[in-house]
Amino acid sequence: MIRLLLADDHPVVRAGLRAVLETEPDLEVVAEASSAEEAVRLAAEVDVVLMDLQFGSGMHGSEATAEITASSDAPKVLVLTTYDTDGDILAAIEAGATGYLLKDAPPEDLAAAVRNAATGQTVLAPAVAHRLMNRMRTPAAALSPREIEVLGLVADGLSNLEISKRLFLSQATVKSHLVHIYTKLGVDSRTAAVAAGKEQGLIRR
Amino acid sequence: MIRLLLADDHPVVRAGLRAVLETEPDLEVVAEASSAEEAVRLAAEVDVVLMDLQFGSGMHGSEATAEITASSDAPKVLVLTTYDTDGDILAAIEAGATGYLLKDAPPEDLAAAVRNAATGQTVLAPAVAHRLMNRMRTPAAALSPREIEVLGLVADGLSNLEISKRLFLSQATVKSHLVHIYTKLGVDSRTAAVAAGKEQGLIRR
DNA sequence: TCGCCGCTCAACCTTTCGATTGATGCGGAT
DNA sequence: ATCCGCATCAATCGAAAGGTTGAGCGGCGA
Repeated sequence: MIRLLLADDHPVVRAGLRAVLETEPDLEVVAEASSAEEAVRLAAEVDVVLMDLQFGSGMHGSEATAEITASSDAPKVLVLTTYDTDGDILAAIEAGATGYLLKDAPPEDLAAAVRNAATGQTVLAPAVAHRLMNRMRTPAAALSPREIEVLGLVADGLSNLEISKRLFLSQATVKSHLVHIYTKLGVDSRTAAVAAGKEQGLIRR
Repeated sequence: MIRLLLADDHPVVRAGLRAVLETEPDLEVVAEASSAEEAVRLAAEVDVVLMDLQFGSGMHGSEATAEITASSDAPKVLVLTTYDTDGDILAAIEAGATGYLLKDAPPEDLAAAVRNAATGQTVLAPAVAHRLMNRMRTPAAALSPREIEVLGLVADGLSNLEISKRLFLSQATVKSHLVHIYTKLGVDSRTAAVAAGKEQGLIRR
């Protein structure tokens, strides 16, 4: 019998997962959490955690995943979310998630994924696997710390002049950083850079 | 007996709604739709449609809502989504939705909302009602639908030229919208407008 | 009916941004 | 010891964005 914890801030989603998974004789939902903090507390009791990423407030799902997988003899964490953006996927994998599924997955796949995860097998939704392949093929746009700092200020709406003052630089240096950012991200404007940076999880979302 | 149609592209969510609503003796889920187009086809058969806004591909939930409410003797449409951004809310209301709920709503509220909607009463989630009140109270940050649309494209990193092509406008019109957006938001650049727009929930974060 | 507001467009001007070229110093990797 | 990436700065030029003024049209409410 595989014991499950459902971590999602939407009661409707928890009810749906429960309905879908409890038709399986070898799966048992033994706990539900409506926040990431609660999920961390309850994780020790189960074999597999179904973890959402976005909670209304408080801890993020990937943080909770990292805390759960940090302990020895930790349960497997299966991330189950709506989005398949690069940033989310990478954060979840780095946090030690065993798998990454999307909520539009058919119920059959869900049960199968839980069983695979319980044995430690990595399980990825097709769309997620596709993204990861793309990322391998296209070397990640690794911005330097300074460049990320500049991009963050751009995302806050600051002009080059304002950024230069904030960071005690000349405008020339700010522009220089921006040129590098644009080439690395494959864009040609500050707004596009912000959009791309968010997409790839380079700046806070 | 109130007959319901569940329109959501996530099987898990549909299962959850079914589980939650079928415990109520006076509610009956008679159909499910996994796309907006399907929802439009099936809408005639029911009293209330529970409509998601984001579908994986194809028609948007607000478009489907508009089509459904256009016919005489139309069922009530209750929008049930994850987001409470001004853009989504305005679009849904203009499309003729009877109510706007968020998926993190407790199950009890859900059943009550459906009953109210069936009698034609407007039902709003507290967070949504709050946003609408703010809009009334602070006309400063009340962007028009068109302006929100433009701001959304700016946030995606498009240039004025690209936006003009996308919306079949001249660049002059796009600039005109942007000037209005800047004054309403109290900023003076596109990136700052995007930051402010996100801050105030005018566009999806 | 009149006026307001949203949406559309034009012309003009100023400022900012983006692109290019080139240079310096520092620190880690080879 | 040398090379390369990172961070810093300068000068220049064309392109894009921002600001202003003005104007026409359609809908909606007073």
